[in-house]
Amino acid sequence: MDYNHRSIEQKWQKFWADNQTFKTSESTAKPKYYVLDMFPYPSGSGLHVGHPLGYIASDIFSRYKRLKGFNVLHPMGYDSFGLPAEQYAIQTGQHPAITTEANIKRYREQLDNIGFSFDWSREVRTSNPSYYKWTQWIFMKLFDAWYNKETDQAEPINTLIQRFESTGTIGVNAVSDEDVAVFTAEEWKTYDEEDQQRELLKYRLAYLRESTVNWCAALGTVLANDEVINGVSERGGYPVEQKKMMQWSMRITAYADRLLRGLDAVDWPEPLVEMQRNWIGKSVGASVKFPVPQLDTTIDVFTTRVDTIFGVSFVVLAPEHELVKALTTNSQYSEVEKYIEITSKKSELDRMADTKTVSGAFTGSYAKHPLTGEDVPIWIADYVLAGYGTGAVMAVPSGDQRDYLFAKHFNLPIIPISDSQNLEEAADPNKDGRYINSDFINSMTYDEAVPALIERLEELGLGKAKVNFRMRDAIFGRQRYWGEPVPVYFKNGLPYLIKEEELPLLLPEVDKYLPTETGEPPLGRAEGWKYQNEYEYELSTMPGWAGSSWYWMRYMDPHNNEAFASKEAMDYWKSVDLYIGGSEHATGHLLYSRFWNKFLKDLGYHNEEEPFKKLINQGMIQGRSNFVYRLLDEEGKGTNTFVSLGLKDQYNTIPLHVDVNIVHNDILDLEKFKNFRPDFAEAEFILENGKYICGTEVEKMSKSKFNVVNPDDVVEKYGADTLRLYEMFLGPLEQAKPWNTNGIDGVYKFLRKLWRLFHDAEGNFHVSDEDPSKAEYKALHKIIKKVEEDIERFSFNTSVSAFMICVNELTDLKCNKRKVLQDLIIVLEPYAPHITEELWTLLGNEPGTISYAAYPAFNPDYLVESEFAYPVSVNGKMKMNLPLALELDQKAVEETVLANVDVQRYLDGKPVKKVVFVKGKIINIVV
RNA sequence: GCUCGGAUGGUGGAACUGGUAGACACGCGGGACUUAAAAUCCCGUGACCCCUAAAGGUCGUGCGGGUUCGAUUCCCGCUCCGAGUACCA
Repeated sequence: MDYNHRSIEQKWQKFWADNQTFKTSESTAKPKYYVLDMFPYPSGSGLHVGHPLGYIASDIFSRYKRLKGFNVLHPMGYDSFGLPAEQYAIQTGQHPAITTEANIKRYREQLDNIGFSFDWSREVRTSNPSYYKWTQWIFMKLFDAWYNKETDQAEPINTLIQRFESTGTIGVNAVSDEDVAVFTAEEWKTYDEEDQQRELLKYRLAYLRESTVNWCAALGTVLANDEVINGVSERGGYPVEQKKMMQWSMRITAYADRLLRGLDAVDWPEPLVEMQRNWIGKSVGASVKFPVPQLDTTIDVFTTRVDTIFGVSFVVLAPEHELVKALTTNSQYSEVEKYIEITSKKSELDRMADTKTVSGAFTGSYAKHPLTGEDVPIWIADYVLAGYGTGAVMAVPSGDQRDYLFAKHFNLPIIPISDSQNLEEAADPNKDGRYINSDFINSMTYDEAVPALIERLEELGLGKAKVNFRMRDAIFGRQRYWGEPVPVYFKNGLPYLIKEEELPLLLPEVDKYLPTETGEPPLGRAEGWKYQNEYEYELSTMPGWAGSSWYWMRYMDPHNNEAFASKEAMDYWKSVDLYIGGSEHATGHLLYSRFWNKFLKDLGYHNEEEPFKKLINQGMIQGRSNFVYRLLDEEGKGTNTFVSLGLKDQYNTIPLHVDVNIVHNDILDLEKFKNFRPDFAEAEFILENGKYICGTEVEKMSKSKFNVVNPDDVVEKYGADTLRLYEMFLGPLEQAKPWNTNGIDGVYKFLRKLWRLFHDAEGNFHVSDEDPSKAEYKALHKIIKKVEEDIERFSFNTSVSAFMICVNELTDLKCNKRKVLQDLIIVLEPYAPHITEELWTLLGNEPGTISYAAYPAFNPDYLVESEFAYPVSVNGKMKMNLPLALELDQKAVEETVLANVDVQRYLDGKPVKKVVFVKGKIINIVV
């Protein structure tokens, strides 16, 4: 019997499930290794062929690590709260839990088909109350915590209250809202309960505050910054506007510096690290105050170029800046008013698109230059963003291009400040020269000027060195149903936590999944849903990223009811050693997870500063669409005749997407095509060489383009082992690539060849107990060495090629030796677990034990070259085979070379100038 | 605009610290087996020249330079493609 992937794979998948072969425990002397996949959101359309790419890679690595003697944690679960199930619920009325459950079932079947070695006993689902109980619990800890800048870590809020009670705000160095009060201990004690709570809210790491949020009307909810891409929502692409609302936020900015520093300690792809750095956006500079005597206040600006301060010729405020109203003089009132109105009408998108037009308005007021005391005009302009820094800038036209254009447009002075500046056409921000027109820093260099200026500004109390971050606090509430309820109730408008023992706060039933008539979130519809039948619960739910920001810790101890994970489990598994997933989570999930991880560490729940030590981004698998070309008649209407790709230019045709599943190697299956759509039943074809060749294009994989390939279909036709090998064979893991099955036959052929090598014509398993020959050992040890090297550097595609070479060599040698097969099975098992498991038991081994076999040791002796001849170039160009022993000195080489007839053809009797040795071999001869 | 990737045959891709470029696979061409097909196996396959016998030669990793005995690999300058980000002061 030939290689029958269906029966083999079903048999072993059932065996692994029945015997819990991959169940992991902590009680072992083996070293641990934690391999994690980004868990999927179970969508209604199931897995397509792109999804398993990363899972296959992680599974190969997990199986390899097990063979190498590690106790491997390799779990899987579902990020099962999310928008699509809720949108579906709105349309159909079906509870999202039911939809989600059905989708998970389908996902599980599809995953099982591929033969992953997940420990399913540790499965988590973020929408399970037993899971979100702990998401809510972590929220409570965040609510009950503040960030102490002295110790550079989060602490329970009690320690802050104690300090307020003993010394007030004196000496408290905390991350907080800007508008915190300054008080003594006595004053604190005179505050009533509500005032105290109101004040504490400004310090809590999970806090409620009126803030400007990204409001997406179409989705009926607010979105975090990372969920807004180019001014539209990441999901659905709906417009997003800025709106002021009372909102839950997470004080992630408290961790900005630690999140930045931690990036040096992780082994992540450089582009991803770069994305997080940019997102955090640390700028080192100074804050400078420009006094405004008539209002008895100052305009605070942030600058990274305090050295250019003597080049300031005006100050610009964002149109939304709070001082704009007060600063506008009567004569400028209408102009400013008009400008504000125009800019406020511009959407985020317009404002981003239109960066060339210079616009602004003069307020009519002047500020004092902090060092020269001169009057500096105050303008407003929309190129200054209210949300970054202080919403005001000092404008230096000679050093900043935007200021330069603004100055040119409005005829404001451009003051050169350095002897190296060239200001004829543009601003010149170089730091190379020495300063001019700059008072006491004249003739200084950049490095001398900055400290001198900071010192002077500090003396005057008008400025100081400052670090600014681009990252904002993360909006945490969503006006949605299908998410974790926030475990908070309101008393006199102030938020209070429910008691820990009242967790989980279950998601209540509602009649519809839409906002209430009064515009409240869907939870407002839940009847009688009140804390102690009296107090209103928080009606928004947590965002999608809440449940995914700690799930890797739950896998360590998934059934614990006393803690999110026991200390023992966390001490054992520590952090994730290898994390594989897409780069689209760079500024979302991966940042939030690091934040929560650091927070939980601060409170002493575990000891790991970073959650994911090594991370690999698998590339996206794109769709590869196929096209047929429909012949058009004279009126330009589609006929029922289709022209093959090579001939289409001779006719008038239009391309049509055709289902990739009825095309093989770009050749259309004509019968299946006739069944593809009813109107194609009578289709006729203009063929080339008797075949219909389809056109192709790489596009996103989507239903509408008929280019979605379901892994189940591939498994059915070729088997899971072929799918696994082929997805790896397709190219480097990290590279984006289109899915095509053009080469899958080659991989399938390899498995059949392997199978046949150890089966006779009747299909009986047959091995020889003879000792392998030198050549057979060489073939075997080449693959042992190669696969180990490849897996360690995540180069899975080259391993697949190496396996093919190995089996070809063994086939040529007619090698069916037991000793060869035994080791080959172990090396191949991570890639093709089913066929290897079958052969393993045919060899007489206990089923399900390959994972616990020892990885075969590579023996370099088998790879020693026996031939003496090896290629040598002359003058780096010509090549010849030089039969030489190793370790000759130059003179001996020269003599040997001169005596060699083969060499003489090239050398033409010329003397040897130089001989280049590499690793004891002659590589090149210079004459 | 800025940041980071990438460019190798008809195709996907190999070449790990500079050392026989094109491994492996697909596709294509030819052949064997077969009544035939499928399956399987064998040979050829970067371009060009010469030969049409063994063999041999020239060019060739996006473009132009450089370093080196030797460059797909390192350096400088460009072109094109992809990703991220975007008035961040």
